[in-house]
Amino acid sequence: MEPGTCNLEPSTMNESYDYAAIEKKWQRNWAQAREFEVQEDSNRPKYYLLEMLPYPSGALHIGHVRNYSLGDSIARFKRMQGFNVLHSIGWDAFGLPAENAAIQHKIPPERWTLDNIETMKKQCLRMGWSYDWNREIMTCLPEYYRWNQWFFLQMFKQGLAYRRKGTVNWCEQCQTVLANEQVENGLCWRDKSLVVEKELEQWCFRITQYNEQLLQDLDQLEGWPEKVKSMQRNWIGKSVGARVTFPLEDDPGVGIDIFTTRLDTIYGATFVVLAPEHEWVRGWTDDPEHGEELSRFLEEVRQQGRDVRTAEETEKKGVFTGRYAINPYTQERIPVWIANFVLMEYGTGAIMAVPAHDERDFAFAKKYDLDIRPVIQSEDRSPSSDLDQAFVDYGVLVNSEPFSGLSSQEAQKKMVQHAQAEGFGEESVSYRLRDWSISRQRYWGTPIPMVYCQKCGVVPVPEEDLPVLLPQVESIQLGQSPLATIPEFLNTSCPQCQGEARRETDTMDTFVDSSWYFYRYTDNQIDSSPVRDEAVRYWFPVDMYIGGVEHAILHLIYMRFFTKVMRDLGLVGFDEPVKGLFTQGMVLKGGVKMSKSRGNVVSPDTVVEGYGADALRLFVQFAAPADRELDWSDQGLEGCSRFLNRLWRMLYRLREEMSQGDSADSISQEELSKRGRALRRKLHQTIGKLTHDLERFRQNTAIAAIMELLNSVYEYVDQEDHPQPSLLEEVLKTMALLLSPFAPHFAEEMWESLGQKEHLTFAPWPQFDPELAREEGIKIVIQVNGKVRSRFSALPGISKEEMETLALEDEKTKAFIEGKPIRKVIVVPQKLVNIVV
RNA sequence: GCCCGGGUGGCGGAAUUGGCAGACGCACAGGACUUAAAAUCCUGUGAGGGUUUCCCUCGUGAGGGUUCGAGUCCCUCCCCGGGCACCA
Repeated sequence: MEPGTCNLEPSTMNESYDYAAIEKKWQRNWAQAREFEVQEDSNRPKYYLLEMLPYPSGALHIGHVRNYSLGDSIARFKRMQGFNVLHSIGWDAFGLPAENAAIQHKIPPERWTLDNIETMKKQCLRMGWSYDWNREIMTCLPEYYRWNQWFFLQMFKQGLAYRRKGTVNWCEQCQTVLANEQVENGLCWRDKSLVVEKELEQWCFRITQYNEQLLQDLDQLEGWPEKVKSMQRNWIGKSVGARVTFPLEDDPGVGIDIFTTRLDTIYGATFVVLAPEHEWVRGWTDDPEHGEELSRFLEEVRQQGRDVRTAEETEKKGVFTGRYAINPYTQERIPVWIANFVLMEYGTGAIMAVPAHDERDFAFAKKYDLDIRPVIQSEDRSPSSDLDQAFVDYGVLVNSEPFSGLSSQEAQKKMVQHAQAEGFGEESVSYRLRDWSISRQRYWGTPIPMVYCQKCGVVPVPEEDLPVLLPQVESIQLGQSPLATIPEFLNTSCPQCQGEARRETDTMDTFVDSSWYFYRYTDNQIDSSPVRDEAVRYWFPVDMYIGGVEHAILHLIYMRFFTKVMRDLGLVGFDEPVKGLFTQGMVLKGGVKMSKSRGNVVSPDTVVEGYGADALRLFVQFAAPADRELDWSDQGLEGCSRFLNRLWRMLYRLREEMSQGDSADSISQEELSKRGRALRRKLHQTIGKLTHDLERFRQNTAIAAIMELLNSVYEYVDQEDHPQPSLLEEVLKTMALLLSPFAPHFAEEMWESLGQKEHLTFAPWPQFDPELAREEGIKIVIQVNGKVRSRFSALPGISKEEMETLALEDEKTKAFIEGKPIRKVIVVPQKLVNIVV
């Protein structure tokens, strides 16, 4: 049997549209014909369409349905346009909910996960999404996660994976560490519970080594929404400034390094502030005069906790350390303070305070009665501020010999040069981005392939011993690092000395899994390397990636980082993996997010049972622009279902006439009536609109255009005395093609009922003919003083002169220009005449 | 505070480059079919008004501007959503 031609049940048209039977039939046909399976084929242009892989939480929700339906319409459209389309799916299968389920229901996380995947896969099949299921991946399988471990080892070798002891974000609810990206306003991104600080030893990926590239390469991403790029720029948070050393007065050998973006204000620096965690502060607490107060303050700050401390409302507090530093520009002696608003992890953990030109410094100086000295005047030389607020803009320097009179910008350059020449400072760049902490004190994740040996220390597991298998468990206990309780896992021998050793018991952040899964879709079998070179070469870059904007600074930055690491490992030959990105809007119900706790969740299963997958697919794409929020509406869904039924009725009504029609040749323009030509025109306008709309993710207007076309068919059939069967056949066949990206089951059935043998999947997308789409008579609008007063019809190609003459002769128009002098006549060719009186 | 979006009928939303505002769908109303209802088909549906097959006035968050002409461009402001934020 030829592929693409097997029909299990030939179409026998019923009066009513039996979506359940039809959808089932075509899902089976597609599976048997293996239609969506693809191979690399250098003779055909490829298109890699990717959607963010789902977490197998138990069931698909409407958000998934929207995401994957939008993607599927593009995949099917591109296939029909002749592209070799890679469209796969997988499961982000590691993660905490599986462990929570294990704790609650006493089922092994693996079984819970695999069961969920099975359920959700069935749901995917029922939606009719065109995936190549051979390429499916599950990140919890050793075939997959061994490569996470392999990447870890490569990164360890390169110094990109390292162990760090430090303050971490700890989520009590999850009993694990979170990366900075995973903390939102002090709350855990997953369960919104409060994140606390904890001192722990953690494995980190040195993403900061790539901060400049991650920033620069955003400019390559022309197909990404500006919003996402600006979010990433914000997150990376580059600021260019200078590092300057302020020597200590009583210990000139040492100096306090500060970072500033406003070197031009340094003549106004009246004190220096250190972060409470600054390395020198500890040594100063035994100072007889200030030590006690210092210690008390350090304790206070420590108790405040990071997120209280970094909240803007928090009062700025500090204490004097008793020390003085020397401003290297003025040689002036200024006091050294510590304060809660200076953070150790940004810049150098120390600042110069310029109260006259910085709001925080100003407030602080007022509170503790410190000097405020203006050194910047606004450009227009208006008298500088009267000291009730800081002047933070750029301006002209004053009181800054020898730099006085320079603009802020000029001064910054000259002052850096000066510092460099004198050896007390240099240009410096700070980033907000922190390294990615990937250790998770959880069970259901990729084991980190490291071993601790008493003799040899921290030793990597040799590559040939991968994967380090995650041991099977029956259930999980809360409140401990689960792997540490499994002796068979924990105890091992040292790869170097064969002596007694124990394994690392933390697992990897699941964002590691999703950082490179889309490479594995191009070859999920290869077991000698994470990726196969030729496959990556053929399929990459991803042409279009569709997902939610909530991953803008999580997954979407990690994945870019991973690609750069892979490039430097020689695995891939490009900087950026994803050419086009589309972020779809959320699905709401009654204006709020769907959630179990609100009880406003719509189940895709229920909808599919009641209306069919095609109606659901249509609704989620029709009801709102793809990038905006979509408010669920039962009535809107009904409307889409009605449209399919209406189309079906027309097909049924015409089925007899159509089979009599001479389908060999399409009827010529000359043989058609005026109404017939109008219908064909509408058809071609629709083809043009759909082609255009699908390229630009305008599924909503594309579907509206098909609805309009159907309305035109109804109009034609009702009004024409002798409707042309061959024209109707032409229109309906084309309509099946146009509909197939959105409602593929319906379209296939329609196509078959019109006598077609081949499946629609690879049927060529209809050709747009601008000649046929052009209006026969064009309507010219007549305006008087910019207001529409009349219209007349004319033949295309009418000259400007003719238009003007006709407009001025128009009876209705005359009434408006009567007795008034004509000042000007504007003629827009083929469109409008505006008479100004 | 800074940076992105957005504000159009009763509702979701349309509107190449500045050129007929409100496509399409929902909801509503009327009609046809029916014993009746549902379903379906047809018609109407921004607001106000008039001499009511037709016509006028107003109308895209507010105010101003550019233009023959502005939902669209410019300025000022208001509101809603999102991101970043004691980041030096």
